[in-house]
Amino acid sequence: MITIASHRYASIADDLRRQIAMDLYKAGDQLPAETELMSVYGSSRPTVREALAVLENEGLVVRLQGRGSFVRQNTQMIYAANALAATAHGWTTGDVKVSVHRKTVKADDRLAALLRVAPGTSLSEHVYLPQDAALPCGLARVYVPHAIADIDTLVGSALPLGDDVRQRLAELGVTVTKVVSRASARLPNDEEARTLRVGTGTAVLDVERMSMDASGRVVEAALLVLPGHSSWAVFTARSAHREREVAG
Amino acid sequence: MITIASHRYASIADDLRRQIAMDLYKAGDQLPAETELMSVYGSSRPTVREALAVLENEGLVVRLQGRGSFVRQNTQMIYAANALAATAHGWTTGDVKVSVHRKTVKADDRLAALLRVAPGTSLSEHVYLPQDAALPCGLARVYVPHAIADIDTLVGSALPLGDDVRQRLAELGVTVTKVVSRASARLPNDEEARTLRVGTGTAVLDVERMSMDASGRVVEAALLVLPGHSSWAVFTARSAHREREVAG
DNA sequence: GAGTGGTCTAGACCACGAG
DNA sequence: TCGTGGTCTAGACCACTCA
Repeated sequence: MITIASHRYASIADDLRRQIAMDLYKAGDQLPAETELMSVYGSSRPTVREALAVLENEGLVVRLQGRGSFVRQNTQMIYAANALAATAHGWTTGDVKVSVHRKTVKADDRLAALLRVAPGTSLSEHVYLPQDAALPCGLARVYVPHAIADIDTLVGSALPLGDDVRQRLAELGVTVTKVVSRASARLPNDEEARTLRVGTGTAVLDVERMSMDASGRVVEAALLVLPGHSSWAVFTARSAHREREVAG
Repeated sequence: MITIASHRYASIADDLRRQIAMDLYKAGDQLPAETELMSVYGSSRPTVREALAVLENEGLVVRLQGRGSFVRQNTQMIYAANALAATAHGWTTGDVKVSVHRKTVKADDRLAALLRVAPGTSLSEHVYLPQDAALPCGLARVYVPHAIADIDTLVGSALPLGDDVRQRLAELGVTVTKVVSRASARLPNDEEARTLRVGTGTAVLDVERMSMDASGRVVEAALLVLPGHSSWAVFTARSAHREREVAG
């Protein structure tokens, strides 16, 4: 993790990182204000801010407008798997609080492609937001066409990334037999950055998920946004000996 | 995609994005220099640079030191799947040129955990680098313990993300039956940014892969780094009806 | 050498949160 | 009201690329 700091901001980041690692600043502690760091390191504010941005991207620091910069409470990884039992991997679902908002929306182009329906089709949308200010957290939007089922709100059993919707589907007799997930990396938009409490320059993991039943219909789709510094999306594949189909 | 530009840099980015979308600047064209954009938009250089950074993160623009900013040639998505036949998904492997470098390394802590071997264990490392300056590209490092097999270099049949190593393993009688992949999002280090030809503020997809045989041994592991704006990692899961194990 | 992007300085004003 | 981080300005010097 030790790198040669060829830039001013990198050496400041290295020094702050070292101090955090040595517990000079503990989890939850407030770091000195940017103006103070300017005088401490003899650098200008953009340089100090760039150093803090590095630490924020690593998940070591949270910056809150009007309040200050703080050492991050919890650097634990969270998991989202594409298995049907997504949350079984490493989450303790009991103590993760999310809020669920349900409404009916019309499919835009992206959702239409994902769900393989015509644009404008009626969908039920469940939005899962981190409720507790404590980390870790993720943002989930889960869609089910009205033609498949009419999912009611499930506040009591809400799971952090919306897996209760698929549980409810199973109870309604809709069986998911195949799940295709796509993961990519990008920067969050302003709304996502606010919701996830990360900076706009922090990488997030963007996951699109499609759940299909035996007939090939897409019965559920989800858009997940997870903070990159505290999230791994875990996938498991078991093989049917298909290696040779890409040979020479 | 149209957003209300509440910030100066965002409105500049919106305007440039619109011009690119209207083909006023075509793929490969050089954008005006930052100093010229300053006078065009009446903004300072940091603001103009922030606008260009937004477009770079979207994969619309490439910035090259000493040369200029250019409209990106190819915005096509590339795919990396955790299926054994990873490249069968969407790549035309024939026209993607990579260079392969092979050497023997000792397992560091990260590799030791990934391969489930003791730190210091001898591994063969294959590094796959984008050879052609054309996009898209990815960075792959593939590891096989010497105790599993002695993989030779396979320049002729090199696949962009190192899947030829697993093909070679199969030919040597080592059969992969299970693949576990972890994907996360982060910013690249300086070396990765250079290799992938992306800015240091551009999100990259970080994939760790473990391949196991029937006995549970990890026979291969890979570290992949893909530019977020042009990469989706695709995963498929077929279900065995395990939904209820996470029910409240 | 000319032109480009990469980094840095030294300020300014604004938006937000808390007392 | 005050301190905080968020944004922006107007410069400066350096590293790199190419003619």
